[in-house]
Amino acid sequence: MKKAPTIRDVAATAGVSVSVVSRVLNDGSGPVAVATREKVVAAIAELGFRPRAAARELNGNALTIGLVLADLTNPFFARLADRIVWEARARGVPVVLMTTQEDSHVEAESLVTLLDRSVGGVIATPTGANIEQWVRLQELGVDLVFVDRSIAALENTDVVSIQNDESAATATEHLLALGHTRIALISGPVTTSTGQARIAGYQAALAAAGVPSDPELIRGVPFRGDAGADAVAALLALPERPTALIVANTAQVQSSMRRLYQTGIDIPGELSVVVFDDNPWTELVTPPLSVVRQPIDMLARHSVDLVLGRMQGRMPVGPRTVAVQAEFVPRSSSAPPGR
Amino acid sequence: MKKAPTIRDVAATAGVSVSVVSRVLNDGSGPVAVATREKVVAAIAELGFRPRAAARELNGNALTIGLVLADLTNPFFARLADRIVWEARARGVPVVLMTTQEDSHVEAESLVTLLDRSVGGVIATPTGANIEQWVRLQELGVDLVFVDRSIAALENTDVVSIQNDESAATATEHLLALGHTRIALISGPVTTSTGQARIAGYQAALAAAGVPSDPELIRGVPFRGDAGADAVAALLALPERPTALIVANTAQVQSSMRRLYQTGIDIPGELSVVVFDDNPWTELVTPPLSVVRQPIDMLARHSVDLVLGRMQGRMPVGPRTVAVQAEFVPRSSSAPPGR
DNA sequence: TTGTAAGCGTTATCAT
DNA sequence: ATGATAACGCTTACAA
Repeated sequence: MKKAPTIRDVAATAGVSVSVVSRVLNDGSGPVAVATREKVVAAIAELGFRPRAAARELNGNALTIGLVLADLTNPFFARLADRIVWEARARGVPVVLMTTQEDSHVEAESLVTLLDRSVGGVIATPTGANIEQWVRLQELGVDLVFVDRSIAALENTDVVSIQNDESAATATEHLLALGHTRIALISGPVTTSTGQARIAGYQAALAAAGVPSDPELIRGVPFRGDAGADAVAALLALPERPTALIVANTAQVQSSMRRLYQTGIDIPGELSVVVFDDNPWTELVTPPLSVVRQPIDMLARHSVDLVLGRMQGRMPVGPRTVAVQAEFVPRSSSAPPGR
Repeated sequence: MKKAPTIRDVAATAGVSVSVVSRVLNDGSGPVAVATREKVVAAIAELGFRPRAAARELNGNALTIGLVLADLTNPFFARLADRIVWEARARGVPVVLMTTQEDSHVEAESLVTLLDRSVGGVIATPTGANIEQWVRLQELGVDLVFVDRSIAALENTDVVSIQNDESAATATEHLLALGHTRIALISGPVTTSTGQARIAGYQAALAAAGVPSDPELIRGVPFRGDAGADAVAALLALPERPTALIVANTAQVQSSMRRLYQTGIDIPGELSVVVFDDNPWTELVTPPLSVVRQPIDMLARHSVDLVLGRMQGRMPVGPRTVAVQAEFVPRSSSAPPGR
């Protein structure tokens, strides 16, 4: 069990003081003669020295990102995590991952852990609760960026997401254009920002087309459990069945689709389907699903850029809101109604 | 930007010294009178004190787990990450996540970051390279557990995985029992532990049934890229086509299946298919796929137990190898040959 | 049983 | 331009 070289070892072999080494480490934190810098750099390379993050954090120099995601079981979040970790790594920043399972208590615990870890910034998909704790985190100097969702009460927080209303509108317009008028929508709970925005976009599209919006066709279901399947069942049991369905709750598309297949309903013959987010398998099922593809890599890039920008100081004050455009990908699961 | 209470604040409000507080914090590290302990506990609660991980790590008391996974885009790893993070959280341990994208250079970088972070233990799915760096990590006192895969050269490392040979054998026997004799196998590279073991199990099953093993039917393909699709194409182009296929490379089952569907081949009419790992969508496609289901929660639990056990001292010396049993789930994609 | 004080590796403040 | 030296928050001998 050897021990790693410290900044003092570097200073010694370079024949300088630790302060100088520290300065070359954090470029720009002080003046260093060119010749000296070279000696130090050489010493660092020779010893294979790496500054220890723990020691830095102790001085309030945390350069670690906390990532608080809902659920890695949802391919959308899994890919988001993949890209965020990737982007962070490209910038030499480690990521501490936490999962909430959409449970506010678990989320609360995670927030506490985040504080223990003295991370410098956090990227999160908030459950919607724990508002006080989020605020406390910010008060403690942790930079916070919400991704995918947001919390209305926390208006001073950066947000990165897709243009939820517009995306939902696009999907709706697509179905309207095909001739559908009874279009059902399964989305996240109305208490969530994504749920609200997607429902709003859907209704706006209907309104613009002069099609009345039937409340019965709108189902804001929770992210966890089999809520999607239940919603599907309920919609199909309606006296006046919808001829088209938009599943705008990524966590519920598998559940919804499974139920749809179980009922043996003909897609798109009896029911046209459009789902949110382009998981690899949406292409593998029969028929391949029309999807709203979220640019996950963009979400990741912007989130990381934002937190890091805040953490490293230079970023104009005031909250930033980044809304990237989603892409509608028509495939075979949507067609004109009535066969 | 307030500041969190320190151990000294606790000591003050409890009317004791910091060492006492430290002792109650790390239970068992020294004697504390019952009455005193209560006072301290009360003070901790009152101030909402939480020890800072960074300060602890500086003393070599790291209680953070590093998780090095291949690729969160692979549902198998995503779910593994989900469970590992979950198990760790249940024990109050944070997880630093890194991704290798199956690239040994990226992996090397991650190992370096892991050192910077002074994590106490690491759970990893190694690419197979960077042997020296893994050793160095261990020499530095970091406890290491490989999950899913292993590296033969690192025989002193704990390993948690499924019984790969047996699982492959089971899948093969299933197909043999259905009457297949030309059974193809797409697995990981023969340089990987999982690739080797699964091929071995497959061959053992064939041998036991007195069926000759045709090398042409065995395809050890890389985890990245479209290797699965290519392998499928090659197998179907064979003069004497296989009547059954086992895809034992979780990273390549999507790619393989997509190609299979594109060719319009009849499953299981013309080709029976069994794939490794039970992703949610394997049930959604037509026909639902027969799968080898890996007990991901078990893998996660054991990995976390192992690292933590090592980290916290009490664990018998000598490397541990945990091989949990996988479950074969027959569905409609496998049937007798020839229709 | 409890307290004192010396680290742990880095950054930051002052002097030089 | 460089160098001491005091933090940072906690653990841990070593004393009392």
